[in-house]
Amino acid sequence: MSVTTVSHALNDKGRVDPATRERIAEVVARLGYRANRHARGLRSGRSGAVGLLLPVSVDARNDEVLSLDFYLKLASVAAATAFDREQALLLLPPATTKTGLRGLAVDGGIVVDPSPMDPRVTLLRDLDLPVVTVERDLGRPGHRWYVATEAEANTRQVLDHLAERGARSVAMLAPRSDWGWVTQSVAAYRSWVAERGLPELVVPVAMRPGEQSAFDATRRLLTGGSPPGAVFVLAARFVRGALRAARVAGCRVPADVLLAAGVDCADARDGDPPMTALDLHPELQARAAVEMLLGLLDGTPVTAPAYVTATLRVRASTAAR
Amino acid sequence: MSVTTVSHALNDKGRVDPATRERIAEVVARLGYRANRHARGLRSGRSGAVGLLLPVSVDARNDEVLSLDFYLKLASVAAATAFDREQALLLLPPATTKTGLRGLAVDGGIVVDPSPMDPRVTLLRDLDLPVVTVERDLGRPGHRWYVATEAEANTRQVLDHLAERGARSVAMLAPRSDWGWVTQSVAAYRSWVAERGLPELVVPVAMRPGEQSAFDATRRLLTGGSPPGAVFVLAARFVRGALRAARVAGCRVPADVLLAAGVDCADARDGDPPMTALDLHPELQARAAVEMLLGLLDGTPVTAPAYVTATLRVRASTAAR
DNA sequence: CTGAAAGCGCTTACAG
DNA sequence: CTGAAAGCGCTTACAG
Repeated sequence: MSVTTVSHALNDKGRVDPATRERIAEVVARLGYRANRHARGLRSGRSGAVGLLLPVSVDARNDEVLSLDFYLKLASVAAATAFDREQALLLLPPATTKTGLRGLAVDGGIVVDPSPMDPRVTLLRDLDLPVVTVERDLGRPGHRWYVATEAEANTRQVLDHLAERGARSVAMLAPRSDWGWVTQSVAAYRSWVAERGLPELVVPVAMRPGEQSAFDATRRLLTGGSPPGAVFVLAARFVRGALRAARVAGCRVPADVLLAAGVDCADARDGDPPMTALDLHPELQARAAVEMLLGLLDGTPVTAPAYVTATLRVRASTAAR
Repeated sequence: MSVTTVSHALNDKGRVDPATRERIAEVVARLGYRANRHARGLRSGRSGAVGLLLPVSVDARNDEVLSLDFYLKLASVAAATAFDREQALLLLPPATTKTGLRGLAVDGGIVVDPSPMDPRVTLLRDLDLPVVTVERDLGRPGHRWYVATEAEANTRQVLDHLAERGARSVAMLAPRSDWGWVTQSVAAYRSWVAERGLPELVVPVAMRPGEQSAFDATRRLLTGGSPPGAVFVLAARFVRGALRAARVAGCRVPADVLLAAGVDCADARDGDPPMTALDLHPELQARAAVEMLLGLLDGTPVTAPAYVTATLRVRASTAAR
């Protein structure tokens, strides 16, 4: 048996007699053999590694719209998925440079929560590396390699739920952010209220400092002339501030006002009261993104874009009155 | 000029004429040349990659004693530090297997928050890979390659601060966990109260569900016969529950009870009121750990263990009365 | 201080 | 279906 045959058997290339293939598999399993990653990479030009670029800066206070839970889960599951496919997942710092990235020899990259024309996407593209984004890059309408949550359907699901639980009017706390997910959720809210002839109450909230901004915004809403029956806080960062504002304003949740969040997180789960929220399923997004990227690299047909349906976690903050 | 000379110049090996070296550096910079990672790895046996093993499981609810902030920051800075040294940082899933890890060809690993005789350490050791832990593995007293926070000094700093702000007695909410950091903090608390003849009030709290357990424990403390003047909550997970319990028990913070946390986190920063907490400096721990590991790999002398001094962030929850 | 040559462990045309 | 041989791009003894 030649090395060629073994190589072919291991990589599903060429034609190998099924009996030979089986014998090889048996020996490989017994020895725990793994092809040397560098020899393979050197010859094939493929590294067997993909890069992950989170939108999290190194600063203590960062801008994230989604929650830390979300990113940590996303990263963990992305690593596990890659690992299962014998690929390495490299964590790439925000300050990744072209030369540096070239030195790291990744086969492709996953960019999480791109801004329009995100420079991280450009960086990978310049190196001719395939890119999958988690959420859409609105500055690149032609780029269809992304996995996203169904922002419009999600928003409608929350709003319908709030309406069903008796809210007449619903205000939305929207982060000042140009991420696609935010833009689309706000648009969905606008059409939903328009369809019902309800007042449009979008409050743009600064991400930094998110807690205080959300507190101020919510308090203003609840102590104003005609307080809304429900507040939909889009960013995970706003959950705590909104709950605190209701408390301070003397509004009981859910008796006086319903509260729901656009991203599930520990703040929502363990809130006082626990807050209804959309579970965006970072684990499914991570898996879909890694699989899309590996498909792109293998040349296997993949459906893109891929959408992950969120699940509404109904909690005490929107309990039936 | 031969390839040998260039290789020597690039890797600081052998003797190269300074003028030649400079000429090489100039050309390398101009061309943005980077040695092919696989060719180098194949020949040298070094991968130029280190693995990071966080204590975060893939489950939605995980056991972490420290905060998500802490781990995400740690991971980000570890990646950035590795990147600056032209090394890749691989995120390794909790379910990493020996064969799988061998296939990934890392040069060493960083294990965060090991349990005594942590299996992740064993895994790397079995592959003859150097290991650095963040916090100590109490089951391996001989292993000195770790970076840790000064648990005893930190605990005393918090307790002294609470005493200085007028607390007569201090209770400690300690997670039921076998991590070294927890064990040492509890021991430091014990000797601190013993030295002062104060009552020892260690309340073991389950990590899961952390918020509720901490709430229950704090409430019991505050509504019991002789409520303590201060509560020191060691785990980040307990911050929210403790604040809520004080609220529910009708205890004003800091007027009726002082509150401080052992790990700084968003819950403490944005709490109601903001809670005094120890900033464990994940960024410094990450940098120290990566540098220790790379030093180990290079054979350069490194001081080990390395200690990172925490900073007490004094906030409203312990304001002078 | 410099250079010619071997070889790391694979994959891949290519010939049989 | 199988095998002998080349070669991926470096680093490293070794000779000069």
